[in-house]
Amino acid sequence: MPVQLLKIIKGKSETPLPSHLQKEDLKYLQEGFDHTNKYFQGIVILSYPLTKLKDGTDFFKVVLQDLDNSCSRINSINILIYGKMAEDCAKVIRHGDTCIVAGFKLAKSPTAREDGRHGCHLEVSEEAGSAIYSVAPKYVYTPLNHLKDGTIVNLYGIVKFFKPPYVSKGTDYCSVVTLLDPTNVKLTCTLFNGNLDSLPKIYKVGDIVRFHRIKIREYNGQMQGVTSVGFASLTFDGTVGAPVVPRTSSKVYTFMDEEQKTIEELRVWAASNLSISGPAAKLSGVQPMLFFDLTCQLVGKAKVDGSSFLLKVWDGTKCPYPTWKVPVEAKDLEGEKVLLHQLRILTVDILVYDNHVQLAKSLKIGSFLRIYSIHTKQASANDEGVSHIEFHLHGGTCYGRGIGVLPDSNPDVQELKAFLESVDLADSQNMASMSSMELDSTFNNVTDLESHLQRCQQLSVTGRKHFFYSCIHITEVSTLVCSLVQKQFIPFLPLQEIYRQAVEAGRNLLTHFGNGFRREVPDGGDFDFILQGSAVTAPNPELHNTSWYDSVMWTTQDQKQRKIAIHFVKHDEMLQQPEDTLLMIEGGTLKEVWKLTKRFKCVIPVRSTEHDLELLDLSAPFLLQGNIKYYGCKQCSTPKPIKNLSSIAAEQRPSWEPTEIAQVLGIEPLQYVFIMKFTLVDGTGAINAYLFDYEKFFQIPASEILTNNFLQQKMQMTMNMLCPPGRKLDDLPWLECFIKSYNVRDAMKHRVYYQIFDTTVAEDVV
DNA sequence: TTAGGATTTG
Repeated sequence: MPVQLLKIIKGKSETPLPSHLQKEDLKYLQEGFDHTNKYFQGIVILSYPLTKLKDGTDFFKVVLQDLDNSCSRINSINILIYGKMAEDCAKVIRHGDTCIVAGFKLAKSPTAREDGRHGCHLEVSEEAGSAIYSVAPKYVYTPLNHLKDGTIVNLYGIVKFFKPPYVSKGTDYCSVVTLLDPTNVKLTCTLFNGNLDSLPKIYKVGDIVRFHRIKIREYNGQMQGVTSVGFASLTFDGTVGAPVVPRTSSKVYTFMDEEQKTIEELRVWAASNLSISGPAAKLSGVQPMLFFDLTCQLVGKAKVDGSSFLLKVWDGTKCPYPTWKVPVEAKDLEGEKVLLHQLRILTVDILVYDNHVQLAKSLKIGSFLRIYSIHTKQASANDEGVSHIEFHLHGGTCYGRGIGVLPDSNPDVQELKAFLESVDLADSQNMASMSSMELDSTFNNVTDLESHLQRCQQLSVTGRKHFFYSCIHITEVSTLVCSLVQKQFIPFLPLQEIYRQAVEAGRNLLTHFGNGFRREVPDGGDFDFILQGSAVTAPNPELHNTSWYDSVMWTTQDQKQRKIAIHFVKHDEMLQQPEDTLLMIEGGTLKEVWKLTKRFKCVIPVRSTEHDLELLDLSAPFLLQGNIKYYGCKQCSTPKPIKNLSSIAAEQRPSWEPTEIAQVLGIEPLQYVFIMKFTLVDGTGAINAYLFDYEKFFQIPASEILTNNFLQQKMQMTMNMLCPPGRKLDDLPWLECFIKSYNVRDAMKHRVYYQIFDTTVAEDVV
């Protein structure tokens, strides 16, 4: 390999140079000497951009300084690199690196008189059989409490504040970043670069950065960091346990085990010593008169006037207030018209001003953005007495106000994408007709609940909101942890302080507690797969039209010629109204089954055997009613003949209750449960406590939340009420609850978990 | 050069 990156360990290169090479002193680099088997070593003090010569050959020039002759009048030499090697070197070689050049051709330097360097230069290329070893220096990182004016240093820091890159009034982009490290010293850095990509890719407070070659200056009596030649940065997610993958624009960087360890240590320190706000607000959680960061997708954009520009964005949730629509000419609106129309209920208009306009104009429709410090402004009521909420991104960069484009690989984007894909647009259209009163019903329910509860006399002395049930006594988290578990079994890393009662709503399980059986709710794909499998067997006509059901069968017109049979269960030898009817279907697709559930009371997917109809594999739902799929426990069910349904059909008024259907079919039904994780903190420690709720949580049925966008939003609002996002730990409401611990053992581990039980939540506003 | 953290007032 003509260019090698060597690591220095204790001052020596890790990979030894070929033994036939001998070091050549700068003064012996003269014409007429034999330089075969010689190498020259120097420090890179200057490098020029990679260029192309007239004939298309790549060309790269660096200047090396000979440290052994650093006091001499002439101590540096030009190195001219050609072809592929030029390209390779440009990627690897950085200011300050040690470079070893072998197999060079020596020639007179035409620029020696002007640049004051050595009278000769060295020419190298792959064709000439040259080799360059670039030895990355052993980086030393300076803690923030040891920074000195006028030095260029390498450092690590946790982002305490940042302004996403914005267009400065000069020629470059600018980004301001305030760092903190375990010495508890802050450093504000002002970074410039003409290339947006060369500035650190910081997406949120708490990210961790590594800066190389940052210049330290004193400004207003404080140390300040500024970009210097060769500045380079890596940025990492600051979350404990997240993969340690650097974000950087440079293709080559040093990153080894030692660095990985540093990042992990900083994450742990930050988790216990910094209060980092929770997840960014969603549109469903916005309030008038506040500033917030929004992660969203750009759906449309339009010019408004010289100093403002419109962005239409969505995050899949609905703003609970009427929002303003900025009037623009249809011809000025960029974006897919159909999508803009479909999403009109869920998109909001954000008007950006002044310095943000240029960046906003350049944004691509469909890209994922984080817009920092959006201002929600309540506009006064109009003639009809309806007030609305406006979204502004004012001019200036105070408080980090700005727009950042997030890459698709960003975990928040991945999460948002998955959520956006799950949004049922039909549902959102229906929501257009719902009033915000209905959306607020969660809160009304909480208020209603209060009258039914035994109220605790204890009032919060902090003046914060307080959620509680009737309390017996309060146990501090640290007492709980010490008394119930041995420390090494605490299933949780930084114990001192954690920011948020984390929520994992929507991660539902199906469960049957008889034998501890649990499984995750399958997605539609699993069901579809089973339906396709069962459709391979054609319906058996001998089983059609019995005393208790009427059958119809047809063949699809497509190439597959699929046979579909539907058996309508009769009551009193008569067919009932569709909304009271139970039917069984053979050979249907997922879509067809869903369609039937919209019109008929119950749908049971079945298949034919030689003698009887039977249920499909119990991985599929045994019954569909409305939006709800009912599943049976594979382990404990003993399916009975389908004709047992006729006993229900014979009842005076068949109710087709799922439990009754399950019973006659020998199915042990599985129950939907919420599993939610709350991180509870009381100043003495933190624990993760799980809440298992089998039916309803704040009037939200577990069985319906997966298919109902409205309920998902209601859940989000409830969670936002229990733990308002974006607040510091000290400002979060209190939650008092019963917690019990339980042990989970397997061959390798013994863990203790906590469960919230017997707790009713009420709100006390002090 | 630019900005140098510390909300606009449209």
